[in-house]
Amino acid sequence: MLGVHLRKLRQRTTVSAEEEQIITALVAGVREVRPDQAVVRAGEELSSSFLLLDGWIARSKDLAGGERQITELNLAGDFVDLHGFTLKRLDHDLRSLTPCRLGVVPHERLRALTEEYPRLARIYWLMTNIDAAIHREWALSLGQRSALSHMAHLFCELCVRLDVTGLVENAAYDFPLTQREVAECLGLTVVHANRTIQELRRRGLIALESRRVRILDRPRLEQLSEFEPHYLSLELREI
Amino acid sequence: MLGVHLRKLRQRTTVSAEEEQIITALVAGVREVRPDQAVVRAGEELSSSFLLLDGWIARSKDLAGGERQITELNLAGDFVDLHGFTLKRLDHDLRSLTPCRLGVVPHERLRALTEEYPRLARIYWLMTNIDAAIHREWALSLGQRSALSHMAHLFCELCVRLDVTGLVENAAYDFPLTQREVAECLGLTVVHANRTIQELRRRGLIALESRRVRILDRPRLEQLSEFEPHYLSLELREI
DNA sequence: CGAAGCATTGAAGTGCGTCAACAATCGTGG
DNA sequence: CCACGATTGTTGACGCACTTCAATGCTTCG
Repeated sequence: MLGVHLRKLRQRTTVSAEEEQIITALVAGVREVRPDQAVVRAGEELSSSFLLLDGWIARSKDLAGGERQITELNLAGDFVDLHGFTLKRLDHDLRSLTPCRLGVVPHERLRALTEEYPRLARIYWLMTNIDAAIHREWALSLGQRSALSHMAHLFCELCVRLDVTGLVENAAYDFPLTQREVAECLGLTVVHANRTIQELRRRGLIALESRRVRILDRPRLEQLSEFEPHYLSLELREI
Repeated sequence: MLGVHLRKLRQRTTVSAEEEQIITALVAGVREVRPDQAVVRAGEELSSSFLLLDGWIARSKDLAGGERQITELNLAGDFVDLHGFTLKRLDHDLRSLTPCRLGVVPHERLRALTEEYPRLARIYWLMTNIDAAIHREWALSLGQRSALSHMAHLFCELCVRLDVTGLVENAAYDFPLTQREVAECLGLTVVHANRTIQELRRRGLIALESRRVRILDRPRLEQLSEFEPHYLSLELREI
């Protein structure tokens, strides 16, 4: 059940068989949600965190006028609100973009983990820090990249992150976002997101249809977006 | 020496006298840097983290063309690269905006902290998660707020964060950034940052001169920017 | 099969960028 | 203490990337 999650961890550091047991025992249950549901709302008091076993989840913040910024996309294997363990309340919403299966991890078990398995605590601390690194790269994109370069960067990032967990086949992967949601990731209007997708298509960089993308020219896509995967911390480390 | 840092922690949770001792013992030395120096560069291998005792530090990422996005401003009391403990290399640069005094905390001591003082480890984990929450609010600003609203939001955020450590007097605080650096925070050009500052002045919301801001009309500034301090996690919690 | 959401297109508008010049301030050395 | 070059702040004219508004066709799914 946690295979995808463990692959994600093992991309960054070693996880022993015993540690794998401990991690597996964190999950107290499974929750299934339909697409387009609020999984957690900003400000709710939390007593457990969710490990995404399958599906896509968007983390977003809204302004009063209804403008929405998606601050991160979470994929299978991601611990979507691990930061809720220390924060106790989230500053943003979690919404399912697809049907999702979520492993429920009570905060009490995470607390016990920090007491008894400090190395695993450090690994999960690392995971929240990688999340923050993704936020910073998104800030760079939002502030400095053009719409075209920003969108290209998003497709590069998702390709690398999905590849870690084996969800890319032949440079193609499922991409369940509507153009509205893409726009909300990039800080654009739907209209301009549409035109930007078409420009990427026109240049022969991607193919996108029926909720699936194929990267047709990865070198040029990476060049256009100045994509550098270092921020994803994909190399092994001692921890 | 760590008074400001401890105030920041105690805004979020209790810190006992014994814990205060442990924290104090984390600091192995002090490093002083002049303004406008690279404190840490992206990609460097790290074996210690810096606790900012005094001064301002900017965390920024650059594109090849020289465009720079400041992803966070760090103030006295902030652990500027605590995330470096697990990441081992930063994805961004740290640059001093003023003369700074930095407490040097060897990663080995942080590792020992996670082994021996899990509650303190959870507190520092919380601190990195608050950092990420600030990143998300900045992403919302970058993607969805107008230049004027975004700038107003920045002044509100800094006022609240500086107030926690007693650095605000009469709604005024030191603000050492040049307009170029302000622009790099907001994802604007210098010219437009300048015009936006003038518009805030013209509306009677702030006074800004000789590297010091005064907030003249806080309610209207907060309204203009839809500032809501929840994301800063300022309330006490069990951890 | 109808309604609702989603994708696409065109035309016109605007917030912010670009370019260029100049003024004010600062830091440094003479 | 003044001179002076460099950095920072300010202003104006003009341009463009992206927005806004509005309409139309295309999917999807009760």
